[in-house]
Amino acid sequence: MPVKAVHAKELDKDFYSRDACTVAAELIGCHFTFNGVGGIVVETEAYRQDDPACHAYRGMTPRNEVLFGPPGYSYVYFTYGIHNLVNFVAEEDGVAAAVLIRAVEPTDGVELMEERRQCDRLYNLCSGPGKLTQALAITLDQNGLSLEDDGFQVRAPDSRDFEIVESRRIGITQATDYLWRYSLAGSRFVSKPWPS
DNA sequence: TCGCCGATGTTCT
DNA sequence: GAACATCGGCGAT
Repeated sequence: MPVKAVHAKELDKDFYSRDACTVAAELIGCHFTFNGVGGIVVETEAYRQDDPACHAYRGMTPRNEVLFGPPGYSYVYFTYGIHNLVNFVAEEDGVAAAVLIRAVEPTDGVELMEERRQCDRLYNLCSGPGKLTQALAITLDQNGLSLEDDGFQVRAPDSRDFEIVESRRIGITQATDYLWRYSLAGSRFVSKPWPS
């Protein structure tokens, strides 16, 4: 009988039960797939409840209630009338927080991603939060699902022999001076280059 | 290569 | 009624 594969390095609830900035930084280099499609996380942003740019800042609403639940779940929301964006819920000492997944280096299911994105340039498949959800087929249906199941798989990198760059978050109008954007140094798969 | 701008719909004031 | 954690196309450098 086939048994569900167990990956020793699959990230668990303890990983997400820490400060959002720590979780966001350590997600760089991780292997992230949904239904077998995805790749290496190369860009993330942290959002915390006490941060004016965070959806949890103004309290719980029907849309953001997942943010106030347990860590290790997906928070997906729809924005600009077009795009779904995916976050990983984090939490430390009862403070709601999330990590926005902004870019992935495609490694798994590349043909499927090319088809969904109508594009055959590898660097343009997942280089942005809206592109990423389109390539991985993540929609509002995936809001509130466990990152340890439900088609999601997040594994730690084999080694951490790489550098992480901090910079200002993108596309927000509040708290723009926080250096809460994290990216893999030198990666050509990020949404935007970072300042020198 | 850069910057502006329209698309498109949900949420919150 | 405004804002919005975006994207792709267009025109100007």
